[in-house]
Amino acid sequence: MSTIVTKPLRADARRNREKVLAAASAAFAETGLDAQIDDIARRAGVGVGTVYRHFPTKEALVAALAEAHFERLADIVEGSAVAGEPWDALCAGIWRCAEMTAGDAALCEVIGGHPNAMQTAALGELRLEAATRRLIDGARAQGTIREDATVDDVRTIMCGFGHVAAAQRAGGLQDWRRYLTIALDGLRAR
Amino acid sequence: MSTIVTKPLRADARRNREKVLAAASAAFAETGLDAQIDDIARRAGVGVGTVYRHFPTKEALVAALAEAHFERLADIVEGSAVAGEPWDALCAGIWRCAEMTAGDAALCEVIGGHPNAMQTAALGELRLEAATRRLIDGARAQGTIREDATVDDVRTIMCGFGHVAAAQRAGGLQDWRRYLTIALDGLRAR
DNA sequence: GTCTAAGATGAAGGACGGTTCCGCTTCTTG
DNA sequence: CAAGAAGCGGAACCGTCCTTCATCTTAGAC
Repeated sequence: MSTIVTKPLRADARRNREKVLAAASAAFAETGLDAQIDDIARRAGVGVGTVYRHFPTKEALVAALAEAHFERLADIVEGSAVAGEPWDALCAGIWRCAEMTAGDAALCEVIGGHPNAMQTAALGELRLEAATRRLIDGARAQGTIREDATVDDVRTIMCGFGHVAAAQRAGGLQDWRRYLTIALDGLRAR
Repeated sequence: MSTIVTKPLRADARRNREKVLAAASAAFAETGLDAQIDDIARRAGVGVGTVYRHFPTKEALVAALAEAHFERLADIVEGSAVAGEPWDALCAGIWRCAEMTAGDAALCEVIGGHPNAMQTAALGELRLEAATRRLIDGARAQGTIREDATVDDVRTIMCGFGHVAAAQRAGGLQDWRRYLTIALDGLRAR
């Protein structure tokens, strides 16, 4: 584990970095992954160059936001694991993750784009996966989940969720709830 | 219903049209919706201008191929309706449609992009929907499908399917089968 | 065989959007 | 309060594609 020593940012730079992140978050949430850097810069009240000073690439900007989101999701799933039956905890965790994601077009797309392997195996995602696996194993031990269920199943379901949610955002629909209801019923033990 | 009288194409034009459709089908299947017109023209052994003579727009070309595909899907579902229990017929139809679609990147994307309303309410799609509705109603009458199931549910499931299949094509996975297994189990009556 | 309208061609046009870069501004340190 | 390093701005650059169009070719009618 290598520790990278970064000298602290100048005060204005730190401020701008936050403004960029906030603006990017808003723009991506509204417009999805193809929000434009120029627009993000404008919202942040900053030049494009400044955006690129903090994030070398559009992709890096997305990755930063995505990683922050995955941390939050991991917190949720780890948190829901503390109480109750594993199956209920799994469902509750998934529902809350979905709820937190559905409002953000870009995050829906990111989750939708993660069917099996994560491109950037970031910490939040690893925690999320580990917590999910624990709940699945627990539920299997109790026979409340289909006995062949795996983390990949949940990932696949969430991949579908992300896309359905993203596609429906365009039409103003909220039917991703219906999608999740059905998919989770399919995951439950018979 | 207006009948558009089109004078027959010149022999070479008809031939080129077929070549373009075949090349487009191949290119889209491999590369997905962002296959390039230039590439399609090259595969067809034809100039770009010729592609545009037959299809005013890339979108029109995609629409033509998609419509042909939906006709085939409608045939399948209507065909599977003739024999057996409605629920089994529905599943068989869906599986066969999925099988026919999964191999084609662009068609996966098209299906994935159709969560609720169809942009171009084409004939094939209407037939497909009608046939699906009949099977759902039949299954509901027998109590073999969840009693609140609708055509929209199937559309949503297939939307998710298209995306999962498209996303996995990139990674060489075939896990869309797993997705469908779970989703259809979720649709079945308990 | 001629003629003409339909068709073919592919280089150029144009829109779009990420990224670069250099002159200018501002923070921070001593 | 310098001085210099760090940061900023945004016009310009560049690559990517879809689409157009002026020019050339050819099928098919007479």
